[in-house]
Amino acid sequence: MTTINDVAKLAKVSNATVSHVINKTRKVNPETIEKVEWAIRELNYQPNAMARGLKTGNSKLIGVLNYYSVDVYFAEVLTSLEAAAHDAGYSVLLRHTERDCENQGDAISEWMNKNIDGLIINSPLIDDQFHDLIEKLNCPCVLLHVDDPLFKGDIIRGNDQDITEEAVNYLIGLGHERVACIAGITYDYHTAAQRRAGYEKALQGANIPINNEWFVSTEYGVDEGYQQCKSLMSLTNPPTAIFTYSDLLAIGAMRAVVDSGLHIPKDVSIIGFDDIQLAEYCIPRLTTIYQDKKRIGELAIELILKRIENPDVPPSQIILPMDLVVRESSGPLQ
Amino acid sequence: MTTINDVAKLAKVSNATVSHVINKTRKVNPETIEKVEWAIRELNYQPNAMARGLKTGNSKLIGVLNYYSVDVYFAEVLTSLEAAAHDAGYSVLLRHTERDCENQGDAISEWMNKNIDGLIINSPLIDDQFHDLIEKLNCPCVLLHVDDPLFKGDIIRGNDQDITEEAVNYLIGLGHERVACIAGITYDYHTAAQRRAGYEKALQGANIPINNEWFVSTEYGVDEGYQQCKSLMSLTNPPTAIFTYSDLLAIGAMRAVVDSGLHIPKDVSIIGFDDIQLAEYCIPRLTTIYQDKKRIGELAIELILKRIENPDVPPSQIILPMDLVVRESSGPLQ
DNA sequence: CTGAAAGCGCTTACAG
DNA sequence: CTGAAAGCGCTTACAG
Repeated sequence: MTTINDVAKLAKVSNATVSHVINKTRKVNPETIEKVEWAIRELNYQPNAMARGLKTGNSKLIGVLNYYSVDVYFAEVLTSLEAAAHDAGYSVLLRHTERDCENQGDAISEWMNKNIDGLIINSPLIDDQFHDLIEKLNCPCVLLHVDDPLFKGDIIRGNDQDITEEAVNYLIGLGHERVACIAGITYDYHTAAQRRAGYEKALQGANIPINNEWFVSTEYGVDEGYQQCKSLMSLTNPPTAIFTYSDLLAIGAMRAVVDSGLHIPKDVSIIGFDDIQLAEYCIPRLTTIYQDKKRIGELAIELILKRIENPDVPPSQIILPMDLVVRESSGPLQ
Repeated sequence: MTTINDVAKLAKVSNATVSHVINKTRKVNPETIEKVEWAIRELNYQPNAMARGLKTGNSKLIGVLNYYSVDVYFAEVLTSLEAAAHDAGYSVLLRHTERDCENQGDAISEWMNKNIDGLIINSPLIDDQFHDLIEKLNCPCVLLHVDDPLFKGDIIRGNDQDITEEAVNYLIGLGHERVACIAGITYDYHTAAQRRAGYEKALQGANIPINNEWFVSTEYGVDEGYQQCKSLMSLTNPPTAIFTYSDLLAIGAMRAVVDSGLHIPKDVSIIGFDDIQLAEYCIPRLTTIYQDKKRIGELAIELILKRIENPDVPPSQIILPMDLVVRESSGPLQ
């Protein structure tokens, strides 16, 4: 391995000068710069990130925690996030918690001694232990889709209540009165909790009594959507429309409707959440809620960088707009 | 930040002893061990990974490159890979190349000065520059789904030719003679290249002449599958069955068949590749090729660890079995 | 404009 | 069984 000292020797300068040339951290004679740059090329020198990190205290590592790997929704967030991180000179450490609190704790602890410079979390697993860990971790942290009053970092989320109300109102406008909801498990603080409020508000606004049989809660996943919808379809009084908390839940639900011998949207309307790429190609095409995944990824890095620069910036909550995208899986009551 | 010296001071021993207690790297008096462990707990001490890394030369970081983020196939590989890495004390750095050679090179260079201990690559982007980079990187490297004679590390792949031949034979057995293929872009060495051979071998074996109009090549993605299938359907002599190189391509293709006013599998049979979780929930359920994604992730880490331990182990090629999973998207010619 | 030297927090021969 | 000390490869006051 070639070190900064090899470069210094070859360029006949001190390693301090080499360091300053590389980091542009003080004025250096143009000729000296040239000599150093030549030596760097000659030796194909790459600074050692661990040595630099040890000295400066910055690892140039950003940790990303994601709740559930199969949910493609986050893949699109990750893409823009990675690009933004790379542009700023950071690498990203990824861990899927796979719905497991312990995995999440393990990952944060592991990253703590890796001295990560920032942490981005897309996971509803927020408990007391979590707050402790984040406190100890003591680095900029961005939470996605969460509205936690105890959290001292930055938050990016949407107005889940309003958009859900809008979506359910849209169903009611189509003539549906038997509107069910397949909810993802709703943890404290997670904005998914707001969706229930939006769902109920829409029904109440239309003077439709709330039927608890029609509100079911489950993990986010295709199979879970399938199972829950199967149960809904076998009720003596099944719903004619279903609002779900994710596109995966919706895709599973669509499959269950078809397996029950019914048609979408003639017999049952279905709405998803997130607008993953596949939504447009489903059969039938899925009506869903659009989220700006690219923007979420960019913003997350932006917020981390801002807080690295100035840790005392007051915490910000950024609320991103969402949109109801009407496709083929929803239609008038027949 | 609390350091090893703080612990040593509190436990009234040398930092060498603390280090040895932590790493179990020499015999220490049980009472001393207890004192040290007490001090560690007391101060809530975590060893600094960068300092350790600088000294030992091991970063405990494994880089993972993935070609295309939206392809859920890899999410399942990643999950088991992350768990295995974590169990062995490693963290994973992830970068999606998003089909871009430059991104791939950037990531490898970035990780080079991070001193990654291993690299796992799921990407067909293999050129001369790639071989140079890997050479320079000089750490254990595992390639997925590639069969590159120039590569000196370990390879995990399937027998893509045989399984493709089997799948196409299955279509022929159903009475199809007009069998098309929507191929993912086929890079040198990538096992996708073997699929073409399998496709052609099956046709030749049944004395079906090969029609070049029916073999189209495109990027791996839903939209690409859609576009290519649309074109196939508008040929004067359209195929009655389509073998595709990924489930995403197949899902796009199914959508295109339906949009052309045709039915699956009555008018057109479709086969995917990978068996992503969604395949079972598609409408109709997708016939596809199963790959053991969990095993791939575990094996990749296993191979890296083995090579870290002994870099001189001769390169291994592991060939994992695959299976044709027949569901609803394929059926007899009508 | 440049260099000598201390030090970041560990590990690991070396010595006893 | 334990400790004193060197050193991993950088950065950064300090001095000139």
